[in-house]
Amino acid sequence: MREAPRKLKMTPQRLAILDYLRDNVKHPSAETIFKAMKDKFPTMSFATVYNTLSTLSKANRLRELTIDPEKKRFDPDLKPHHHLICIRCGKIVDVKVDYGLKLPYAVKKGFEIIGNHIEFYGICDECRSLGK
Amino acid sequence: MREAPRKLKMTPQRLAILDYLRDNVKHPSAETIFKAMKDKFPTMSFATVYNTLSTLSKANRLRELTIDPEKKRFDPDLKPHHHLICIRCGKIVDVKVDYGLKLPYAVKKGFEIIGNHIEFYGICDECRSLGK
DNA sequence: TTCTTTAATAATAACAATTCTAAATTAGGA
DNA sequence: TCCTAATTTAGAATTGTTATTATTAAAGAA
Repeated sequence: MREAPRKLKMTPQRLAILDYLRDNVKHPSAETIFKAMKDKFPTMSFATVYNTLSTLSKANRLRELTIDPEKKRFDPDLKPHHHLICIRCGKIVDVKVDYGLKLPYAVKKGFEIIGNHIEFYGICDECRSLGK
Repeated sequence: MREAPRKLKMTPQRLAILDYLRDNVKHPSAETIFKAMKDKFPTMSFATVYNTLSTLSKANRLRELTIDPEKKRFDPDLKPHHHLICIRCGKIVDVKVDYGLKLPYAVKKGFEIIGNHIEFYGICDECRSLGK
C-alpha cells in the first residue's frame, strides 16, 4: 500500500552490495558493508551505501534489524526468523524456529498486527573465555 | 558479575526521574523525560538525564528498550514482558504473556542465555484511521 | 546505436541521539 | 561540621544516519 516495489535500476554499486549480502549471515552494519565495498569500489560513498540499503529494504530485498542498540544491522534473509545476540560483542546468530506466537485479544485489539521478532540475548563463548 | 548494584546516591534529580518513571507505562525516550523534568528542574541538563538513566539501568532499576529504531526507550517495569509497537507512531504497548520460549540446543550451544524479548509490530488504531 | 529521461551516485553538509570533558556542586558518611 | 567521592552542569565532541545538490549513468525509446 505504501509503495509498489517497482523495478530497481541495477547499478554496479547495487549489484556489489546485493552480492555482498547474498547468503551473508553476519548481519553487517552499514559501516561494515561500506568497508567491504572499499576494495572493489574505492569511490563508493557512504551515502550510496545508506541509499542502497534503504532502497533495498523498501523493495523487500533485505530486512533492517533494530536488535543492536548501537546501529542498524542488515539481514538478507527474508524468511521470518529470530536472533540471538551477544550483549558483549554484538555477534548475532539466526534462530530459525517458528514459535507461532499469538497475542491475547485484549492486547491486539485496535492493532493491525504485522509480525513479530524475538531477540534472545546472552554471552557468547569467546566473550566468556576472554574474561567478560 | 559486572558490578554490584551499590547503593545509589539520592539526588533531587534522580528522585524526580525515578518518580516520573514509577508506574509509567508509556516507555518514554530520554528526550520525553528531559522535557517532563523541565517544569520542576529548569536547570536539569540533558547529560544528567542520560547519566541517571544509565546509572539506574546498571543498578537494575529500569530497562532500556531497543525496540524503537530512532532512540532508546525506558521501561521501569522489571518483570519480564514483551512489547507491541506501532511502526507508524512508535507507540508501545506492554504484552505481559509468558511464552516460555526455548532455544534449540544447536543454537544456544556456546552461549550463556540471559533472556529474551519479543517485539510485536503492527499499526495502531489512530494511525490507521488517520490514513496511514 | 544514439538520444532522452529519470533515477542514482558522490561529496559534503546537516542532524539527532548519545557520550564525553572538565569545572563546580553536593550527598552522605566520618 | 567537614571531607571526599560522586553527581550535576554546560557545552563540546562523537556516532550513526539523513538531506542536499551537482554530476553521472541506467534503461527504454527512437
